[in-house]
Amino acid sequence: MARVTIQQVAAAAGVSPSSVSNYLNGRTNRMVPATRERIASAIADLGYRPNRAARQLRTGQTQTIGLIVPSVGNPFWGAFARELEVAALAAGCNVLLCNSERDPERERRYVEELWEDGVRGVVLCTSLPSLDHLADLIDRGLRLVTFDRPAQADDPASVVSISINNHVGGFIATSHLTDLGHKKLAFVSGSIASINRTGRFRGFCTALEAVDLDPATMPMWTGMEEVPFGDVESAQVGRRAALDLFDGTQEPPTGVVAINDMTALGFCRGLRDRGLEVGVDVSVVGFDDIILADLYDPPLTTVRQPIARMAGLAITEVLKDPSESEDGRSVLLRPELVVRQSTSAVEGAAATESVEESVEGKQALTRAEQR
Amino acid sequence: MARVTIQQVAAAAGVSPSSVSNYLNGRTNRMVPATRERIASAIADLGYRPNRAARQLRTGQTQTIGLIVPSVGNPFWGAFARELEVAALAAGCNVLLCNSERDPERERRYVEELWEDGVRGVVLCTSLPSLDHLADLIDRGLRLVTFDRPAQADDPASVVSISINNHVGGFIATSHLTDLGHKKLAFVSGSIASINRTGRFRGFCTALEAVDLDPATMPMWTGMEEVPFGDVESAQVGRRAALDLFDGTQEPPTGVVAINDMTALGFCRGLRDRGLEVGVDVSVVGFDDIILADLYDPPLTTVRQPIARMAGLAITEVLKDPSESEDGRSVLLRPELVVRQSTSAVEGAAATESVEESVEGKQALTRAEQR
DNA sequence: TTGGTCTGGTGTAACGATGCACCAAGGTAC
DNA sequence: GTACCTTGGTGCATCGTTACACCAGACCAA
Repeated sequence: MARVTIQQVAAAAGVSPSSVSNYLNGRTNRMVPATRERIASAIADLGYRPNRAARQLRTGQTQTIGLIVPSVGNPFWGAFARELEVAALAAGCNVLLCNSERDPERERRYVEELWEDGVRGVVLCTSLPSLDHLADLIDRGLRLVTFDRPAQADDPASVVSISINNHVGGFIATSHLTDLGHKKLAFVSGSIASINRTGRFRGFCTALEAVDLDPATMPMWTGMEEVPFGDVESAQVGRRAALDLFDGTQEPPTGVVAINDMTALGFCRGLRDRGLEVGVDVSVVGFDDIILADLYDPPLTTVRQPIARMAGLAITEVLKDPSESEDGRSVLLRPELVVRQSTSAVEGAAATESVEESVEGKQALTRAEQR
Repeated sequence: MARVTIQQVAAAAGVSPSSVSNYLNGRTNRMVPATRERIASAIADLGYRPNRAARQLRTGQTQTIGLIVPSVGNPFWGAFARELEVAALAAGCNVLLCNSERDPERERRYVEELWEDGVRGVVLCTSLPSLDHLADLIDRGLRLVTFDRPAQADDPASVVSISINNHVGGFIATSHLTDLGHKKLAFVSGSIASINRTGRFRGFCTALEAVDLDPATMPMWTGMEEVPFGDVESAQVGRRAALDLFDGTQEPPTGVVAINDMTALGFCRGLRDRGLEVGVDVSVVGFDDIILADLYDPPLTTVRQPIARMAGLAITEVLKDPSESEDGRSVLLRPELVVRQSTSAVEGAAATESVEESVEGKQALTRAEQR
């Protein structure tokens, strides 16, 4: 109960509180080794732990990092939150968790509150095209790292973004299907009013064009605009898409690229409702590689995001002194295709050269990488 | 940037900082309405927000609640974390997220750190049979609510536990299978050195005995002791169990109760590896009702935990003044069976009376409820 | 000797909110 | 008129840490 204060440590070590403070904050260069020793052992003996509140009151800084995700209920965000906590812990920080539910208003409120609480920085997982609603806070010095949202042209200069290259991701997912001989492909997502969705969709188109297919002729599904966001709902989006695309009124796709694994799994569920077999009747590629992708029946082919690495990057960037950080730094990682059993060659198709290996494909991919 | 302080508000309202403080802390009874008004509008005009650090330094209290889960990477804990955050938000609190990875040492370190940071209380999701490693902190006044861990006889008096009745849960899961005519049942879990596991297993046994089956004659699986904990691994546990139970060396079960949904899904994956069909060749019941249970192919029959309600309870308990809270309060909620398609009647079995409806079953269930 | 520089420290005023102890003014009882 | 409440509100020390400004003493060069 009785807290040990810096004064008690100072008394025990026979120095002034200032010296203990200097020691604690690494200003140890102007200090004779013997003094350093005495302070160190006094701290150990008394079991002293600095009082965070006092420290924060003085410095205006915490060791807390704010994390805003759409919803930790979504396994992808849950996994990311865990990785971020691991990385933060290694850097001596804590993570304050906030679920935005993809509501820009909540997002704004949370960021504001975190800022007022003096967090070191905020890792914001959002897919809103604009950061205007946060512009004033960023101006006032908020350290913001966005995740899963590539930098946009008009983003404030100090914002760092960490993301996979969605264009490339969409491309390799789609090329995998065209390699397997699929010619009728659909891209399934709820709304494409988000950054990563547009990127992935562009990759989808690029891949089709690389094998002379016209995106415009592909089966389209643009339903459920009434539920533009929401994560738990993304599975419902997939399911609904499957039911609609296979309702017999149009020529259905043989291959599908889903915006994320939850949507892909929902889509698989919808296929099953229609009596179709995933990986046999229809090939499905997901996105994210959540833990359940591998567990599913059949295991889901998907595009993996290297979340552990991305979480580590997010932490180092968020803790970086603004002065030593190049402005507008945008990290774009290359995603990786994980082939499992939800995709297979279209019946009777000759094995084709991998698009990714072909000349046109390589050119298209290179162009995608550069965006 | 420039923070508005209580002094500025006081100046604007023409009162002393003390009065503003009194206003802020509800000591409004000794204050003439006009004064109250002036303070209120000064706060609004200046956009004043109290400084948390200063307040905490003075009072030693935060509005932060610590949440320790095994791992938010597990969809069940992710979903719970989200619900808890919703409930905390409604109570004006924030949630600090910690992943214990089921390591008692980390658990201890986190609780200690949270306590030192002055959190209002800690919601600890653990399944350790003992809280000894936290005893001294609890003695010193830590407000602790455990989740998913029914109260134990020798728990410190001030600890509140919120959990489902695992015995009942195990019972209804198992009875569902015996109702369907299954007579060879297995209980699958990694290690049973955790509280909820023993409870669920007891329910499994009670249900078997209620229909005159002997738990001792059931196919057993007790492998992977080397991985006693870990959440991502629980799927691996299930998968391994399926591979082992169906390796041809013993008479395999026709129905399985898994310790949780992740294990159940892993088990389904293992069945598939063995060429068996879930819900046809083998019936599987999970536990938790994570979002993926409904998405799986086939959708998983499972025992639902009412996490939203439990999260709400956890928050009210954790914020309750220790003086007005009965000691040792233990909330035991009744779980609910959700029947989907991973379970079906055993071939050729006559429809039997539901055990739960039978006299013996009712008696057994009543006994289970009372523990 | 004087002045200057370096080394190894220390004194002290904040940071912003809190809440106890106190007080002035007005009312009331006898 | 005095003693005593009550009402409405204020003064001020305090929480624990920080970091700037300062200082004493040693050392050295001219």
